[in-house]
Amino acid sequence: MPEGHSIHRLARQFSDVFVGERLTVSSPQGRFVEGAALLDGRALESARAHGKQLFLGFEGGLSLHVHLGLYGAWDFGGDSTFRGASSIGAPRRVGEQEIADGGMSDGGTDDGGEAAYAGPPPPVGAVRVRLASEHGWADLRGATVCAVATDPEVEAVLARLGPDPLATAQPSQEPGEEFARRLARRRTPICRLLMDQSVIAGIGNVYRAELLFRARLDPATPGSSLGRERALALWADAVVALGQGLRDGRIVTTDPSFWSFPAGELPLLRDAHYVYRRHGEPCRVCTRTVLLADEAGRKLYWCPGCQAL
DNA sequence: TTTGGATGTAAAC
DNA sequence: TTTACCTCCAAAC
Repeated sequence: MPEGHSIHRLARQFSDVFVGERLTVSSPQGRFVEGAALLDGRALESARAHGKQLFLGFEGGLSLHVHLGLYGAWDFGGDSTFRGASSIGAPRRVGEQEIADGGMSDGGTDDGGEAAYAGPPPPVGAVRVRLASEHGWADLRGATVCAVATDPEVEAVLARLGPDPLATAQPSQEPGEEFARRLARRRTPICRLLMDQSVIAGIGNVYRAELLFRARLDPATPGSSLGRERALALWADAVVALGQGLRDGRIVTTDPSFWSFPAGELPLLRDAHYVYRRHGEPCRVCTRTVLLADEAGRKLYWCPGCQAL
């Protein structure tokens, strides 16, 4: 699954390419026919993300609310003027980058620049929603939530979410302070609180493990025992880490000094993480064996040497 | 060809 | 705490 950085990339992509355009909305798969009909023919006015939730705001006060869940993804393409043909969402391989190419993608004809755009290609697989503008298209498949929402319904979703490290337009210090307050109230282990979207929105299993390692925090540490300083530091690191993911389209949490690859390039897959999916291997820092445990149904990775209480 | 995960969540027990 | 959702891909038969 796409963690918060992917959803913010999606919001940016929709803003860049589709906001201001009148869209045709359909459901080739057939599971969203009624919702698609409500939105079909309206202009897209906004695209915003909070945590892992995506809201596409159409004229007339209706939004398309999407949560990709574990395996949802959006694919984009269009004619030669379309920017940002790509695939953003559930990666098929660990560490996969979310950009295919920067320009033309197969839109029907392929005999050079003079060919007229024939519209989106026939849908491949189970396309829940297809959005199409004059020059491009976006396909959604596999989402856990795909619904038409009114403004009050959008507000209700936002109201149950904690602060988002990638949210812009928030007062600089306040979101971190809010995160610290939410941690302070709970004796639940920090490894569980980081995955709780009402405590902090946008963290998933990769960032959870990696942020805990970077903070050298024992995953079992109760939220209430972190204290304000460590909570604010954890928030600040989340802002940095997710910010890099937003920029790169890939989760890379290791310091470049750990990359066995020329400077200036993103690291090889195996160099991108400290502990995520590295159980049984030696810790990059202390050489102790990285451990794996089942934590509330999700896999938790940590180093017992670096992350001691 | 079948199986089993995967960067997730909510509903059912 | 477990199951169901729902899609694709890679690894195991």
